[in-house]
Amino acid sequence: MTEENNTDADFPEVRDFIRDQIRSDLDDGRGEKVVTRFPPEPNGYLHIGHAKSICLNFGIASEFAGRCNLRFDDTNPAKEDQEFIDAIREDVSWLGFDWDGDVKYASDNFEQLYVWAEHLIEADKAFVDDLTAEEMREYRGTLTEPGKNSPHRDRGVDENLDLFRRMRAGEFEDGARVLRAKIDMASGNINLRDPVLYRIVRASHPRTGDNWCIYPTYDFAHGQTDAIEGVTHSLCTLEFEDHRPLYDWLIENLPVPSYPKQYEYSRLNMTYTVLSKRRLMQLVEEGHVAGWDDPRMPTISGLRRRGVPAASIRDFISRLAISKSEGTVEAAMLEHCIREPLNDSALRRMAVLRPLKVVIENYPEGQTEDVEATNNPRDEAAGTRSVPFSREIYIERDDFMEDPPKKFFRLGPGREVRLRAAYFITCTDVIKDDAGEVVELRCTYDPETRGGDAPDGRKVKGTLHWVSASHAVDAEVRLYSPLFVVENPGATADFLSTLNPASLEVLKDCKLEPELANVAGGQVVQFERLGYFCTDPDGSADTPIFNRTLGLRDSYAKVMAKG
RNA sequence: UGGGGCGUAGCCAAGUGGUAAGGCAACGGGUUUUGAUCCCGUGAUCCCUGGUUCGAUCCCAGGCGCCCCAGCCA
Repeated sequence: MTEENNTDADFPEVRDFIRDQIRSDLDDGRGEKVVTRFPPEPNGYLHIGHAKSICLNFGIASEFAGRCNLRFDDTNPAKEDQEFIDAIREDVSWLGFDWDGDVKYASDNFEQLYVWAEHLIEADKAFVDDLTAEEMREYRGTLTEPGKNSPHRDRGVDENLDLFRRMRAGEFEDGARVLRAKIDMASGNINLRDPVLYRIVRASHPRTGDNWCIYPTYDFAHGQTDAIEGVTHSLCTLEFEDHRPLYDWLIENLPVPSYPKQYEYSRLNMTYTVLSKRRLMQLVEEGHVAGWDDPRMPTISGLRRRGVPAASIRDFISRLAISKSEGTVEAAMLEHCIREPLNDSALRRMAVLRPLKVVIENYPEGQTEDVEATNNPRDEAAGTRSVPFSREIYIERDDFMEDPPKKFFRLGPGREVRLRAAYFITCTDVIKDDAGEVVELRCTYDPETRGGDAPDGRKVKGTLHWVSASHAVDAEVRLYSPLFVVENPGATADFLSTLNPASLEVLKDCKLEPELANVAGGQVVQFERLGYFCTDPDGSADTPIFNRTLGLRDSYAKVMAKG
């Protein structure tokens, strides 16, 4: 963030085991400045789980007056793409963070990493192996049995150097040889059983093109790149905990310019979605969603398109706390963080999603009047607006029941309700089509109730939203529900079988109050009684398309569910 | 008898020797021209069993449960 550092008592310091560690490092005089980095691999779009890492790394840099790099971990050209680099940059910026200086890439250091690889060979701490992938797996042993040394492990330094240089020169086929660290094939930690440092991959790299045919592995690139960038605290998720001894081994055995330390915390899991790039990729590639930015996706771009404010994501992450215990956060937590700022800021508007025509029989034909409606009851400064009212209006089909139960506060035959900011109306007649479906309501209004209050003090239980038929703007509205029907789809053998078939509902015949024709892209408004909505780029000036960001809390639905 | 982690309310968690913060959810109640918002209220023998101690969620020992690692992915 570009905000001031939180030295003020108004900003209680954030506490977790990583920040505590940093404080103690700073107190011990181990480095005077904190440097972190957010290191995505450009092989997919960022999702809400990455937001945790982004907020952590950039947040810490800001809190401790340090700096944070955006660094692409682009060491595997077979999977990476410029599209992802561009999307990731945009998402980090949109979330509200500024990286230090230029965007960094692990590939910026390919030459230096190569030199260090030779350094390791010269120190007899790395060797070129000719084993095939399958053979290597056999030699590696198992979780409970030690591995065996490769037959090529004792090649001389000169031969290794020669072979490695020829690997770089492109003399060998992909996969024919690798460079391995010489550590301990009997280690209980499999990452220390002579891990691969370089492999031959002939794939065009988004940054370095075809300059290289050998690429460093994550393990060889990450820590050393941290060291080059002066990263002091290299924060990553728990699955890398086992790699830390290797991370440290490389730092100790190479003439690196600084000594970064790795710390691990638990990754974010959330209910009713998946947060693995592999699965998200599958959803996109197999067409289960419309793309990485489909509003049902837990991606940053999907959330953005759905209308979720960046501040909501930051707030959500800030409520999570950093720990080492793995858990799954309920989606309701995120939803709360979405509603909170929107409730304060979103302008109230009226939109009828499933229209039912209402004719107000005692209202003069051809007459139109403007009623004044509050833009935001939470913010008087938001003012009011005029909404046209006339003899024929639309109300929500759900707001009428021919034979309503006792707890139904809305319209029914003979019942009186309030039309928000307008008048009380009473249903006098129900018109049906041949199939018996209600197609129109006949009502009367009480002219004395203009504005929504009765001079005689009588009360109504229900207030309905409405739109004047002749003034209505036609629109498409897309309602989104969770993508999956089970809390933890990732735990299912075939997670696709748990996809929610009703995750997207498209309503084409929606009626909006005229003011809704002027909603700017990126602006979120509240459709009263329904939820928060924003325009979708698929829409046009003629027929806007609105995405439902999130529904309002609905305690009536709970009452109904209970019966 | 592989290695590395984690176990505090439905969920996320703070506390780490003095007798259990906070948020989300849920459930009551009040206000209300959004059944929204807002306001008030309600929840824990801290995985188990021993031990040390005046006293243990916190220390020690032994269990149990869950997660990660056998890619030339990150």
